[in-house]
Amino acid sequence: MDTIDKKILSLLQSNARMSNADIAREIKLAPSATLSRIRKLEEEGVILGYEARLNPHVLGADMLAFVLVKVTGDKDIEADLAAIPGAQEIHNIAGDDCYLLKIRTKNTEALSKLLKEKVRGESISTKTIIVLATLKETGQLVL
Amino acid sequence: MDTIDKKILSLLQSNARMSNADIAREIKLAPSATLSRIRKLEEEGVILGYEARLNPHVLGADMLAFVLVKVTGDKDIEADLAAIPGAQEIHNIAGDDCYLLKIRTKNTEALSKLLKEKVRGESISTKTIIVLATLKETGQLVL
DNA sequence: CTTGAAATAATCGTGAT
DNA sequence: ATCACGATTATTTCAAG
Repeated sequence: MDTIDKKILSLLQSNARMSNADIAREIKLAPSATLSRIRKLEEEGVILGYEARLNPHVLGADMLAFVLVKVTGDKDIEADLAAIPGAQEIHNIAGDDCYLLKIRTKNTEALSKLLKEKVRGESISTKTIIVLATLKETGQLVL
Repeated sequence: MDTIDKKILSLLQSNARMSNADIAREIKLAPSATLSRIRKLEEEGVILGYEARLNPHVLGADMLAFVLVKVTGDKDIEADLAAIPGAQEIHNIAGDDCYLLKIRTKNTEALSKLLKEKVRGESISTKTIIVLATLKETGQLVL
C-alpha cells in the first residue's frame, strides 16, 4: 500500500468504470503493472467491490428511513434483519438501541408494512427517523 | 426503462467494472446496442455514478458514527456540513433533529475533534450514535 | 517493473426492422 | 427509435526479460 496504490483507489472510488489503460496513464505506469496492482488490492480485500450508484427516485424507492431497533439480549435477530428487502445497511450500535437500519422503500406505507412484518415481532421497540431530503450520499473514504 | 434496462442496472449494481461485452452477452444484445443503453441511462440520471467500495479498516477509518444535529430554523448550515471531511451522508430529517450525518473517522478522538470544530458551533445540540459493528452495508436498490 | 504480441473489447458509422 | 453488422482503434492480458 504505497502512494501509487492510494492513487489507484482514489480513481476507482470516483469512477469505478475507468479503464485500466486510463488509470495506467494517470499514474504513469504500464497497463500490466497497473492491472496487477488492482488485482492485488481486490485479493487483499482493500477493494470490496464495484457498485453502480442508481437514482432511487427513478426506480420507485422514494422513501428513505433509518430505524433504531431495540432487542432483548439473547435474541439472534441479525439474519432476519439482513434478509429485509430494501435494507441497505445494518449496524450494531452502542447504547440502548441495539441496531440501526437504513431502509429504502417505495413509500411510507411500504415502510410501515415492512416494519410491522419483519421488525416489530423480533424487537422490543423501534424508533423510525424519516429522511425528508438527502444532501449528500456517497460511500467514498478520504484517502 | 424496460426489462433489459433493469437487467443492465442489476448487473452494474453488483459489478460496476463488468465489461460492456460481458453485459451484452448476458442480456443477449449486440455490444453496440448495450453500450447505447448504458450511455442513455447515464445521461438520463438513472445511473448516478460508479464507485469502488473500499475497506474502511484497511484505510485507517475504524470509526463510524451517525450524528443527529439540531439547528435553529434560520441558520444555513448545509454547505458547512457537506464540507466536513469523512461525512459520507447528510440527510435532512423529520422531527426535532434537523440533520442526520454519517461520518467516518480514524478513531473516537478524531470524531470528537471533528464535532467540536465543525458541528457544535453551528448547532443547538448533537447526539452521536456510535457503530460497534457493521453487518451489512451496500448502496444497492432492489430492482 | 517494462516491453511486446495476440486476443479481446470499445466505439462509431451505416443500414435494416 | 432501436437493433445488428462490420471496420477501426483501443484495451486487456500474458509471457518473457
